[in-house]
Parts: sequence; structure tokens; C-alpha cells
Amino acid sequence: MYARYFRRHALQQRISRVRVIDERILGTRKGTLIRRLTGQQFTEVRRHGKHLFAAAGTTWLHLHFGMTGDLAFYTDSAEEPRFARVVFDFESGGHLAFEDMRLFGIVDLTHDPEDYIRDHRLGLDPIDPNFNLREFRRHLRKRRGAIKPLLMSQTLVAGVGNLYADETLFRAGIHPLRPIERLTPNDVKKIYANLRRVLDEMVALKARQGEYSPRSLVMHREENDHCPRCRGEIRRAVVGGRTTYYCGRHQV
DNA sequence: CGACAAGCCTGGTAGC
DNA sequence: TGCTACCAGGCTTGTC
Repeated sequence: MYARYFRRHALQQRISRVRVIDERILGTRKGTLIRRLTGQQFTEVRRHGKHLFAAAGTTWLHLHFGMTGDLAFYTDSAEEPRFARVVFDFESGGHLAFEDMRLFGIVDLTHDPEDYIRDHRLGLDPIDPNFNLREFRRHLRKRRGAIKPLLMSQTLVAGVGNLYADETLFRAGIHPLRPIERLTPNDVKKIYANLRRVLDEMVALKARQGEYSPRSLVMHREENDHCPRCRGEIRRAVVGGRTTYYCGRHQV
């Protein structure tokens, strides 16, 4: 719920200063970022998967949260996060920090979010009503190879990473290496339904800072653990270069 | 102290 | 042959 947080704390605030603490997080030149944002105010916020866009003056600030990216708003400078990479100081005295321990995120500018999404071939946002079973099927038709990397590819839906891809297949009872061409129409339907469910559930969970269900795979990402659904053994494999966990019994 | 985990982009290559 | 999709590798750093 980065967008909501950004809206609540930064909308209509005038930026008195932009501080770049670690240039490695930038996707644009430091001088450009500072020049184009200083003195402006954020007037509109949009979200697309793990990307956030905020209009300011004639440009848009673009944030990508990667794995450890987060926002922190504070008024007391002593509360500046340890891994703050870019901080926006507001005239009101507040500060909004983009923090990112692992630097997998990005901070840059774009002239239009729509263009950015198109240029980077990002798939639909999972809550976009245009993302439906039909669209999912249409996308699968031109793909080959294992199902898991497809779920993670940003050209399908923006924002599905390793954990959520595993969780989706776990619930759908599909093996992560199952070739796309060997999925029955019913398998596809199950994957789609579970992908929706997982994303909705995880977003809701984050919003209220809840905990993962003990019945979810997320809580059993360890080899030789037992499946919370069927007691089968949890297996580990590398799929698409990513560590993958699945139940050796009910995921076929 | 080295291996590992994460999201996702890049660049080289296999396939239609 | 030319495009597209696939896949390995790389970035970073706290934790085991």
C-alpha cells in the first residue's frame, strides 16, 4: 500500500530539497532529479504492480520497490531510516525517505507513466479489471517452457515475484516445471484463480500488517519440511534461476 | 567467512 | 532470416 502511504504523507506538499544519499539507487542523473523536483509539489499518485508514479511539475517521479524498498515519512530527522537512499524534504518540515537496503529498487523520472509501462513491457496491474481469465489464456498461448518463470515474467502481470509465484502453484497443485503446453484448460483456470487469490490476500495482509497463514507455502520454505495441506515433503529446485519450493506430493 | 536469498533487468542464444 | 521468447548471470547485503 505504498501508494496510499505516499498520498497520505506527500501529496500537495512542496519539496524544499531533494537529498540523494546513495546515487546507486538512481536511474537518472542526480542533478536532473534534483533540478526537476525541487520547488515542485506532488499532485497525483499512481501505482502499477511494484511501481509508483507521482506527478510533480512537468515530470513524474518513478519509484520501483524491488525487494526491500519502502517509504518512510517522519518529521524528526533522528528517525531517518538507516538505508534511506533518497529523501524529500518538504516545506512543512516533514521528510519522505525512499529506503532500500539491497538497492534492487530504483528512483528516477519519467515523462509519462503510460509510456514507462509500455516501454518496459510491463503487464497489467493485477487489480486491473482487464486482467481476467481470457487475457491470461491469451497470454499463455504464445508461451513455451515451464509455467513458473512465466508467472514471474513482468510481461504477464506486473509485480509477481518468486514467493507469490510459488504460492500460486502450490495452491493450484501444479508443479513449477510443468510445461505450459501441457496445462489443461482446467489447470489454467486454477492457476489464474489462485494467482488472483494470492495477490489479493497478500496485498490485504500487507495493508493490515497481518501474518501469513500457517497453511501457506511461504511459511514452509524449507527442504524436508512438510506440506501444510497434504503432509507431503517440501522439495527445493532451481527454476528460472530462482530457488523454488513446492510440495513433492500434491503439485504435479 | 562463504553461500545464499530476494526482484528484475541485461545480453547472448535457441526456436518458430 | 528476423523476430521473439528463453535462460543464465549479475547487482547488494544481512543472515546463517
